[in-house]
Amino acid sequence: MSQRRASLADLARTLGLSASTVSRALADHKDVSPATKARVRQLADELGYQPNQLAAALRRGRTNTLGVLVPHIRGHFFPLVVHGIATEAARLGFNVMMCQSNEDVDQERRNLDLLMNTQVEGILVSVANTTQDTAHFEEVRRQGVPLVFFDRVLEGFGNEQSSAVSIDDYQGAFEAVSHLLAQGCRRIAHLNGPATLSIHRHRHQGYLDALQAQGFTADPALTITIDMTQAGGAAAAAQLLALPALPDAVFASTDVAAVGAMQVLKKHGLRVPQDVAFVGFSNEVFTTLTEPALTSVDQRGEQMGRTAVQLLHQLLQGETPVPIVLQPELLVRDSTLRG
Amino acid sequence: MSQRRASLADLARTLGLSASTVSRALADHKDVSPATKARVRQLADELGYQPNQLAAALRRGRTNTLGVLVPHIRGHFFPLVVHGIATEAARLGFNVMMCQSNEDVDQERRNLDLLMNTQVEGILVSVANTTQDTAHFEEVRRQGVPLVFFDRVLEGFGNEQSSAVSIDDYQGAFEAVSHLLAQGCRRIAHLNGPATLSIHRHRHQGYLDALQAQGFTADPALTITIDMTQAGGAAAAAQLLALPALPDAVFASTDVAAVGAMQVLKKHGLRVPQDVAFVGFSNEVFTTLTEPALTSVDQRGEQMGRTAVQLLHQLLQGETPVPIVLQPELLVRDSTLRG
DNA sequence: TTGAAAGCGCTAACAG
DNA sequence: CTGTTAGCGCTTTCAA
Repeated sequence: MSQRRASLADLARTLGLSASTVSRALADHKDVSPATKARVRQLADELGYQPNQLAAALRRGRTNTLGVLVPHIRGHFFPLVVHGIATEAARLGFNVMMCQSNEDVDQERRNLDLLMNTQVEGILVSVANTTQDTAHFEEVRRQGVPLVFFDRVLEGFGNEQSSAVSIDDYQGAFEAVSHLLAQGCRRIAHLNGPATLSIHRHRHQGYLDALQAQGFTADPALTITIDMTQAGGAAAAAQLLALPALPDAVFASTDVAAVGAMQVLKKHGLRVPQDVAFVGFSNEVFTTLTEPALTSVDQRGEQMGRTAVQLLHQLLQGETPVPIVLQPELLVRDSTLRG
Repeated sequence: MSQRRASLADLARTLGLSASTVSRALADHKDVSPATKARVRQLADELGYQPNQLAAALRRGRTNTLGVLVPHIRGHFFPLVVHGIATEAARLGFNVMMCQSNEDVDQERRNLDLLMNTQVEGILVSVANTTQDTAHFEEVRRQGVPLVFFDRVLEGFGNEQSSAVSIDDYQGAFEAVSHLLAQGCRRIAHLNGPATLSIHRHRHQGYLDALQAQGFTADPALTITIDMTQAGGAAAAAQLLALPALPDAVFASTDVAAVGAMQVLKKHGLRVPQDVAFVGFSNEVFTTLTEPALTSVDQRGEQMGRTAVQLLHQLLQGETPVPIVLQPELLVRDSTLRG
């Protein structure tokens, strides 16, 4: 049992070659004779030789590794994005080092430091929702490490060493509400999230503008700001039930809030979608499992991940790509189909 | 704008010190005068000095990094496990490098190579469900890299350089079915997954034994083997409806199959849980969103992740920890509560 | 086509 | 308390 891993020098010694030749042989350098290459490769196979990437990276000044920093990987969306990132990174020959900030600025800062220490060649990040102070991102810029934001973008951070990919929340909301109008709904409520997150501001604006585009004006009583949870949705539903006139549709800024509200209204004898139609946002897995299945807006997580890596790749080649805004996709299901 | 990152040597030069002293100062070594430490730290702060961990690791022979290889990070379970791993690794001062095999043996092999090249100190892996040939795991053993399996364990791979943590599927199923019996159910169906996966064999055995423990014998017509999908569950439900006598409970080996079946039986006018009770497996997020909320077996993903890291940590300290089998937890919800 | 030599940035004896 | 020295394992000129 070999205790220590075989090194390049070991191979060289047993073959009676120099380290440089062995190195070149393994790299398939053209100035090495086929015979030598064959000998080297065979021994390498036999010994299960693994090149020490640490040493190679140190010498070469390039690690071939990208850093990823996400708020978390629970739920539906971020796993999809990470999957997209991993796929595209592998395709381009990059390794990926992943960390989570757990929505915490301190962990975000520490993890950015960690990634830079590890000499990643670039960083892909989705900002924690508690982040106010952005000094740690300035530091990344100062160190000259290319940076791509995805989904949660740091506004006003553009420079020639960074880029961003996000989704058009406004457009997603606009289409969702337009669809409800097309289905004949006229009193459309909006379950809105806290305005501290820009996604919620954008989605609400999409709601307002879609109504206006068709000549309707939003009833302020129908916009309810809640925690984007099942309980929040349920509470909003209770509030709607207390109104003099019930809404005939609900657009919720997340799927889970939509379901929370839908359950309460159903329990009160309202039929979905005949009496009240429902649209959520995010296209969570469970949207096909609810009764009826929930119409929702898909955020194209996987494509976002792939795009983010492509942008970073461009930055690494000295280009300065423009930020990309992906178009979401409305997935119509039974909760809005009034046939 | 500093093009190049500051190095230890740079600090040493501008301070008129030797590299070693600067190194020691930054490591808070006790043999450095407080005054010197202060000077060094201040300059390091000013320059935003980031130690090159590559060089440090190469020199030290330790990377402080653990490798993680999961089949995927979609869905509910693996993200939870990864979260547990990340949390515990951070607590113990390890970095984490994560890869996905996408349930593919080739990617699994390549990723194991990658992790070993990167000189991770140990590897945490959940085996791809297509893996038959296990030569690549033998190679990890041969290179002397400590290995911990989680959830999907490679059977018969035990050695003093590896360990494993899994969940007691048998016990989870046993408790689920015992609970149904306690609720008065007598004709309990089992929606079983393909026997190629050991988890399904174990869950089925738990089902059989729970019945037997109470003096009942399983009706073979009530065990239906399906794809563990919503459609599979729906198909199974159709099959159950064709039986001369309907079941009064369904135990499904996954939540999604349970919901698929539940939807169909509800549509046929059966009441849940009065006419037929339902139990799933995995405690997916949506189990609280179905109507009624679905009783399920929680797999303790986060705890599994934390445990896996602890086992690896023990291996790294030269101990040989015994494999751990976590006990799942039955979460009783409305789909089985017959009041 | 191959080898010798230098060095990536850091740490850890060993001396002073 | 601080400096000198010697590498970690690899790649890459430059020279043969």
